[in-house]
Amino acid sequence: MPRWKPDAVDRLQAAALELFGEQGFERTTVAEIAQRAGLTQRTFFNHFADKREVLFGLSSELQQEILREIAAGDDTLLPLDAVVRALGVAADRLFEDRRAAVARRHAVLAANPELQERELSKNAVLTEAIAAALNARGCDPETAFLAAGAAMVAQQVAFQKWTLPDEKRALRELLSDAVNSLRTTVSQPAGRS
Amino acid sequence: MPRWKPDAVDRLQAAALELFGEQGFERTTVAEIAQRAGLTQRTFFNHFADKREVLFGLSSELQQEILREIAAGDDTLLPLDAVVRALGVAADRLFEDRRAAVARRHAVLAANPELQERELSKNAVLTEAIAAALNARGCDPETAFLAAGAAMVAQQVAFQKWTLPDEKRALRELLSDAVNSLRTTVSQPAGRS
DNA sequence: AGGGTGACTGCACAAGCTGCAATCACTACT
DNA sequence: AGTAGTGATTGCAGCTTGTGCAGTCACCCT
Repeated sequence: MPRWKPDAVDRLQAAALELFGEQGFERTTVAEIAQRAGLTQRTFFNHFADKREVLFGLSSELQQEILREIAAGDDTLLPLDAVVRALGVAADRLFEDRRAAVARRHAVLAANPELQERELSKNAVLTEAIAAALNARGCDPETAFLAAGAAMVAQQVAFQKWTLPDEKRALRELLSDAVNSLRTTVSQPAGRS
Repeated sequence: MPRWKPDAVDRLQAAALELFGEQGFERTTVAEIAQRAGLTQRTFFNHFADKREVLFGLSSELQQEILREIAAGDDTLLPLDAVVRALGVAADRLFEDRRAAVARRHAVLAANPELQERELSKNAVLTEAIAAALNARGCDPETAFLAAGAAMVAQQVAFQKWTLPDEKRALRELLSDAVNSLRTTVSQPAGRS
């Protein structure tokens, strides 16, 4: 008989998502989460740097996937297209078949500004990492950051639509649409100075 | 003789900026800030929702300025141009003649992830507000958000250059350059499918 | 059998943050 | 002048987050 039940991290993440959903992030204490997971507060902080981090277990995996796809992409792609392709592949692999779970997490995030702050922070780190990956493919740093940032803006639009209740299209398609809209919005129409 | 010295908020902001610069954000306690300002911790929290907020006094003013300029802009401008013009005007009015103060604050922010998180949050709120202002001018919501987001990405690039030690150009010019680069980066070159 | 590893725990404590009640100069009204 | 109300500030008690440190003990390796 093992000394401890396995998968402590998973249990903490599951307990946190449940409790945040039931009573909200602020009204849930770390001690409560740990108790529901059959652990102690101290153990929670052994696994997560702070209370919010428990909701961001996937983001590291997501980032790795995206960076790998950028590095693996066709060399002839424009920087923006390279990022968009990578985001699409990552979305297919990590999001498309877990719509319900992603939606639950999204609902919790949407209800709490502190959690949104953390999400923005993760996105900013990801944007910088994408820019660095483009740079490694020969893109100059400024263009790399602009392409990364533009792709992330389109991604936000696409994700927001993807979470609407009756949306059936794949995130990848929505992203493609959003990028097309962005191209239209940003481009200078001919005939103006 | 008045019961309290005036300008409690200003004194707290000044004391905080000094202390954060001297010993860093994390190693400065709220009690210390309040003490240097001749007040108490409790009073600090009467004026600021949390410890970080003391560094973001200008952001509300900045946002108002930007939104006003968007609303006041020429109706024939493209959405992106309307935002860029407004950001340029706001930069001229609020940043250009306080380079030193802005740089000190920027140095403090750059040294601390928690503060950067808050800054990202402010930028996200600003982006949404800009999108709403564009929407009020007749722009559809998706285009509005894309234009707002694109402008903010360009703004980030421009601001980053503006804070380099030997940069002499105005933020407005750097922003204009960044937007041009963004247009190039995002646009589909002719002759590709 | 014995020693090392590593996940988990308990305890003490700093610091952020909040609710509540109290103080008291200033202001306005009578 | 007297009276009442306003509002910035304060003290205090308390909860929660987060950390440092030392201890336990099943498991693994030799």
